[in-house]
Amino acid sequence: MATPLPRDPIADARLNWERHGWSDVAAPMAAITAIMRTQQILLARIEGVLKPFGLTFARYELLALLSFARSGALPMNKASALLQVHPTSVTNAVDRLQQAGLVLRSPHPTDGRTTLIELTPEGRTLAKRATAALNSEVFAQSGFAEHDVDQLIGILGTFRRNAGDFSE
Amino acid sequence: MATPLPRDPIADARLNWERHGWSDVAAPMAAITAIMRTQQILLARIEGVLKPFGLTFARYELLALLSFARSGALPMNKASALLQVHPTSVTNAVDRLQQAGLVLRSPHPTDGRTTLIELTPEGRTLAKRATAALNSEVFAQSGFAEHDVDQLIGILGTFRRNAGDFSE
DNA sequence: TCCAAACCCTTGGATGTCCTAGTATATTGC
DNA sequence: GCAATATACTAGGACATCCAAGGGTTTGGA
Repeated sequence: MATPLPRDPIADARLNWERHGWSDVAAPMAAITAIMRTQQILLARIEGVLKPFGLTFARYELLALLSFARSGALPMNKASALLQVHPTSVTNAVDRLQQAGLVLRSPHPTDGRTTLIELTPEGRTLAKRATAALNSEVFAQSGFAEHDVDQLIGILGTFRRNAGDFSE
Repeated sequence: MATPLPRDPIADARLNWERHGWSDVAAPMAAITAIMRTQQILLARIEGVLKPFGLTFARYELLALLSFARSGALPMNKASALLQVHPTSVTNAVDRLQQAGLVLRSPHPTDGRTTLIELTPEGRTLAKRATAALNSEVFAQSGFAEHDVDQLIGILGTFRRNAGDFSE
């Protein structure tokens, strides 16, 4: 981001909403807009850290997911469900990771429809290094106070449950 | 999203982080991941409401911004700064909005480098209708408790200021 | 048994975002 | 006044995401 703006554009938008008689929804509008912008900032930081590893966030997420799987392999549909992205996005990420030699596709032993994604040794190593970088350069300096982190986890957890992400 | 997962995937990721000895950054990691996922859910809802209007969120944001400008016109660089997106994204959005007859490009009266984006009457009308739809179908049913909305606005406002979005 | 319905993955198309350059216009400094 | 620098927008390319559609595999009910 170049120069900071003199005023918070989201607070201004909220004022505009109130001025137009939409006071009842101005606050949620501001909160939602703030979430969008915060995501954008965080994503940019993460991508910046991952770039030297030749990874994007989407590819990193898949690599990290595989590295936590007991066998180091997962069916594509499982990965799609856990990462909560469209199956085509997983196909895309696997294509590129495979081309980079970080994962392999292998047939499912009993279900001919299913493809397993498997971490290569190089993939496992890179996942470790990238995770260490993200931990120290992004998560350890998130810019959120400790108490705010807990608040966010609680508020967004409730939201995600209500949105149907998970049952428990 | 199809079926809810039996368990919260982000809580699981946090447990994995703790199991690997990264307890100190597990909470911020979970908070950041939750923000990413929440943004994805909200964006999908918004796009769903805007689709019948032939708008995407990016185009709507630009339309809404123009509708609040006194003159109904803004320089492209101003729009880029206020929406906090790359100038090329604004070019892209303006191209499509212009093709749909919702905005016009006009030369800046004194600065030959600058292009003004101007709302057409159709653009203004559509912005109003789309805003009404978003207000009633998304913002009025955000899924956040009133108290949580205030928490989010505060926490994310501080974050955005620290990230250099605005000074005040 | 067997065929229709369900499921899994991929391809192709549309959008949006960013980055890097390139062109045109303004501003600054000598 | 003129050259060097800065600013504004756009073109082209890389990625990611989603949707719609297609081809192969499994499952389940008639």
